[in-house]
Amino acid sequence: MNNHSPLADTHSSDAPTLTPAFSPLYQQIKGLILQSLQSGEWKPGESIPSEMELAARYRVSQGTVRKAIDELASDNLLVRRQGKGTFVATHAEQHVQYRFLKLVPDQGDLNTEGPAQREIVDCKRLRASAEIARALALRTGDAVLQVRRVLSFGGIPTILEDLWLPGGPFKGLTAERLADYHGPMYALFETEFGVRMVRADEKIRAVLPVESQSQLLQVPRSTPLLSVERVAYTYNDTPMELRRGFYRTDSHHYHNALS
Amino acid sequence: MNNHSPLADTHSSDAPTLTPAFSPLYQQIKGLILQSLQSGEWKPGESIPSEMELAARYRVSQGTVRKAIDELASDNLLVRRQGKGTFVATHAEQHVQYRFLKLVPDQGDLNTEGPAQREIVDCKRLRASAEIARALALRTGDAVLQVRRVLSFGGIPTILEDLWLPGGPFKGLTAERLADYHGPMYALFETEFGVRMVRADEKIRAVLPVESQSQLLQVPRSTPLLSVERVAYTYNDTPMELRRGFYRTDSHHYHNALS
DNA sequence: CAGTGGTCTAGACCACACT
DNA sequence: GTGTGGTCTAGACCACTGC
Repeated sequence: MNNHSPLADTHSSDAPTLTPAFSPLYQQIKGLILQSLQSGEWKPGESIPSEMELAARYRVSQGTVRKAIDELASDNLLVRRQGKGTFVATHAEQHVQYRFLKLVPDQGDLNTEGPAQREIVDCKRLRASAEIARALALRTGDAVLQVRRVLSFGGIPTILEDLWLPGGPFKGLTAERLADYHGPMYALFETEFGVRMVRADEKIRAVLPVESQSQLLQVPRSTPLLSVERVAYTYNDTPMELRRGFYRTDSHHYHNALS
Repeated sequence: MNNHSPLADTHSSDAPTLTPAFSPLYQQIKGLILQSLQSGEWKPGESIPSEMELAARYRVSQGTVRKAIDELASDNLLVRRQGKGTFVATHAEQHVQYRFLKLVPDQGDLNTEGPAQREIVDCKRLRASAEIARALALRTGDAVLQVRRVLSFGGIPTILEDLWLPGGPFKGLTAERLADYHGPMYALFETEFGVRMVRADEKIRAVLPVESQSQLLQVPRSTPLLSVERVAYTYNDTPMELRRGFYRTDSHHYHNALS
């Protein structure tokens, strides 16, 4: 901690740690901005105050605020637009729809292919199994919402997904609302439930479908599928969704850029 | 282009473009540093000149050099070490060995699992098919090197890989040198052939193995495998490797972090 | 035109590593 | 101590947007 920092000290004076937990000012500013994002002071799609305003508010220079915003923008939490301002990132109205969906057609791209057709197969409330509870940081038996849906491209069923959502934050979510909503599911989560998905982890395997899966995807039991298990997190690394996807990869593939 | 720029103008004066191709100073500096990396002026693992030296060399301020280096570091081309200097990134001796390998054990991590056992199954020179040539930006019939190898974890063959490398840059690569080398293959490419892989694209599918693949991986033909097709690029987006991997996912999974 | 983010500079000081 | 990268500041100016 710098002695000229205008912010509270991060370690008590009578118990100095060996690693003094030095944290640069801009990191602390980043934390404060994050708090405002979590608390909903600035909502997805809205603009946050200008750099000068934030600098005055936190009593630091514009450059320090800038570096904090830079990091939040590279984390995809904020979006800068020159001449207009800095905006809270959103899954809706964003040119990159389906930011977390990495399945792309072998030829062409998502634009040439057109939008997916969605069908909600099932949507019900139930009690979390030990496995689901662990993934969502709940307790076994807590209320969860389970959704099963099929995405089709050009009339061909391509993705079968099972989702589990914590019952509390998603109270009131029904099959109707899911079916009626046009746009990414994560956009609905933002606008209707105030839950913004920030990052996710995926575990990918190759599997053979069970009977119900082969029927819904209209493929033989012998057709290998990509199994994509995703845990999506909101602010503060809180898991808010477990999703098990089964992707047909006969005319699509999962694309990943390594760097 | 800024009028105070000490560098050459980027567009001719008699053919002004509608979008004047304004490029900030630090981007131009980034390009100059990139040139030095490509030309081999600074080799993988070595340190580059200090920020102050580079600022003097390019006649800009330290802050401008800093921003250029920041971007190159976030692209994984450079590594900053406080108090020591800035170093050219390398696939060798880097704590993240196998930076491009996303297959991880279901339990534990790469450290608990220990190193992989490698076996070179085949290594021969041949002429590029149209498909291979296209992927490597060569012409059909150009000389390429084809390698097949198996990676095992804990004695269990888990990865079968076919690689194609352009014959020119990799002249002199033999099965012996591959087998004798301990460490990541991309590290050998750096030290022996001056080829540094910078980024890669992967296309992932679920497939069933053909007979030869099922034998090498010791699984039945009915075991679905992850098919991972990778094109790896060196500086300047030049493709330098096509790799087709087949991963067993019964006790491992492909991990991907989305953000 | 005013307001926003984006770039560039110059200087001061801090944290870390080596000698 | 010296040299490195890392942080912070203050001010000037540029580029983009919308009134």
